[in-house]
Amino acid sequence: MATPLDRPQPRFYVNCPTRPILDQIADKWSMMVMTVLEEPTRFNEIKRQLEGVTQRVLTQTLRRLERNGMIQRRILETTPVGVEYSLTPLGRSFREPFVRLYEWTLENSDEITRMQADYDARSAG
Amino acid sequence: MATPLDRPQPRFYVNCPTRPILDQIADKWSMMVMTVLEEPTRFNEIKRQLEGVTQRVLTQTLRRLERNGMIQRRILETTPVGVEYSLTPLGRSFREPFVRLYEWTLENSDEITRMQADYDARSAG
DNA sequence: CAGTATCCTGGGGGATACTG
DNA sequence: CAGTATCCCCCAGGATACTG
Repeated sequence: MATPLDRPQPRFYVNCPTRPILDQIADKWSMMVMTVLEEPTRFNEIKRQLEGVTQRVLTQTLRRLERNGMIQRRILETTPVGVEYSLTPLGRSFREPFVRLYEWTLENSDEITRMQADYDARSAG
Repeated sequence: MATPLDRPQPRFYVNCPTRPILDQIADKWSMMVMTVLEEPTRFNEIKRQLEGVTQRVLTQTLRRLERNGMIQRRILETTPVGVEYSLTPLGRSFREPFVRLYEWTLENSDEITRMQADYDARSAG
């Protein structure tokens, strides 16, 4: 037999479909954008909420999220022109499990920091 | 006023505590390791499940997860020596919201791929 | 088996300047 | 306001070889 039962195939092989997707929508900046976009928000307002991001990187992140169907881009007929970003239904459904992960991290950040200190102390010996 | 109510502080400022943590435990390979480690597993078995990972990167990933309290490392008294990795209670509690995110991605990967194609077609115009 | 040790490369992302 | 356009740097992670 080529693939006997007692020798299971890799579960997370190179072409696992989740990998390229999560690379695109769950990276550092995308996470923050998705969390901020609870309601429609303009470019510079997002930028302000994500203190530390550059225009270039924010633009890239927004394009990527738009391409993956997570957010919508809408041009406002103001002067000067404005652009508003908002979650799509798909993005909203993604946001649920996503925010749960975020909140878990927030709740457990102290505990994790403690574990890191313990580990480093042990390593230092 | 330094911080008036109509000009809220950034919610995801540079030192947001979740950022360095998620960088360490929710990156590409960590995600896969956490998903594989439903039960205690030995080094090379993990490596087989994650086809594509190099020894070096897997070792780094395991060390990082251990340092952050997600997994435990246990040496087996076999010949030659074996090492078994397993989730800690903290890691197990992380795994829950985490796997939900993974499953969402699996369920929606086709839809997302479609959105990407649509976007690219529009862009090509 | 479960790791180190080296070397190397791509691209994510920061800094900065310019524009419709 | 909401972006491009350049330049540059760092390091995650791949390839490969060696080992207690």
